[in-house]
Amino acid sequence: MYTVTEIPPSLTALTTYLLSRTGKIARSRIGARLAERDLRMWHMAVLAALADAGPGSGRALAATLGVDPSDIAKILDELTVRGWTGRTRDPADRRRLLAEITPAGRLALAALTADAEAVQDRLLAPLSPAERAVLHGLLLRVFTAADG
Amino acid sequence: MYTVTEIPPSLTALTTYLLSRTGKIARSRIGARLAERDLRMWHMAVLAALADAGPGSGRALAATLGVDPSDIAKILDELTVRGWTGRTRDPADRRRLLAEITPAGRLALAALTADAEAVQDRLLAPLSPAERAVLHGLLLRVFTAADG
DNA sequence: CCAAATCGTGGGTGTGCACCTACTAAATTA
DNA sequence: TAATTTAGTAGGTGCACACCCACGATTTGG
Repeated sequence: MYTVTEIPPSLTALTTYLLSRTGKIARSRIGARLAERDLRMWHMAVLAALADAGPGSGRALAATLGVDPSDIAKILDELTVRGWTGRTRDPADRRRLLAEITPAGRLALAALTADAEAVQDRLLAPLSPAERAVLHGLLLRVFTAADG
Repeated sequence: MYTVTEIPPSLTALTTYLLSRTGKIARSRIGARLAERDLRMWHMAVLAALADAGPGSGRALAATLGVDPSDIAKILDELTVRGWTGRTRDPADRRRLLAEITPAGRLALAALTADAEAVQDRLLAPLSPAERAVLHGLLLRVFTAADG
């Protein structure tokens, strides 16, 4: 737990430090919500990727999300057990399994997104809506530029 | 490694997600720098705490930083071996060991801070100085309010 | 002055994460 | 058709992190 009492100013003066700490808080809170449903971050990421970009092979998913292919396989397993994703052989290349999200999967993703937004509302409570938008925009630029 | 190619918009739409991911990137980059010196995040945090708030007992440090006391002991061990901290029995209560930062420790802390600032410059490169200040201010407010 | 609480510390545990290897099935190349 | 390459997957490793317990030394409260 992060019952932080009083942080050394030398550290809070570093944006990188704030980023790292606040990010960890965000991660742990969302993680806790997901854990209540016996899920982890990647389950949500995979669902989102399939919902946004349509069906794709495990290898493609792995490349997109920057995860090891063998780990994607495990995630897809667990999602398929829940009926949230399905796998069909690609008729063009029968080595490939095309993973796709099911209607139930979309429902689940919506629920997870709602969870994340609830966490977000609490975490960003000190900021006005306009400030939240600014924060979002800045983070988006930093994040998208931070590849490699 | 985080060779992220293309992130699902459903995820980047969540500020919490951006926070979590960007934070992780920041953490991993600073972590890599520290690892080059065979250190971890907490070494720097402890040095900063001692530099900012003056000598303190292990228990107090643990409470301040939100870390388990026994872990603080290990960190202080490693810092003391390097000559960056010293431990003296508190004459008032001889159970307590007052840890304090040495001049060499302050030098080391300065070097680590410079490292962190270098990482920060690269990470925040897409933002103007004014935008960086805004980001810092917003994060600081979110972070300080996010206790518990 | 004895019992209870407190401090530092050594050692160990569980968990999540990133990563790697080996193997099978299928396709591609020669 | 034989040899090579690629996809998916099972299983396992190493590591960092948070957490927890037990103990000796010391102080404090009754």
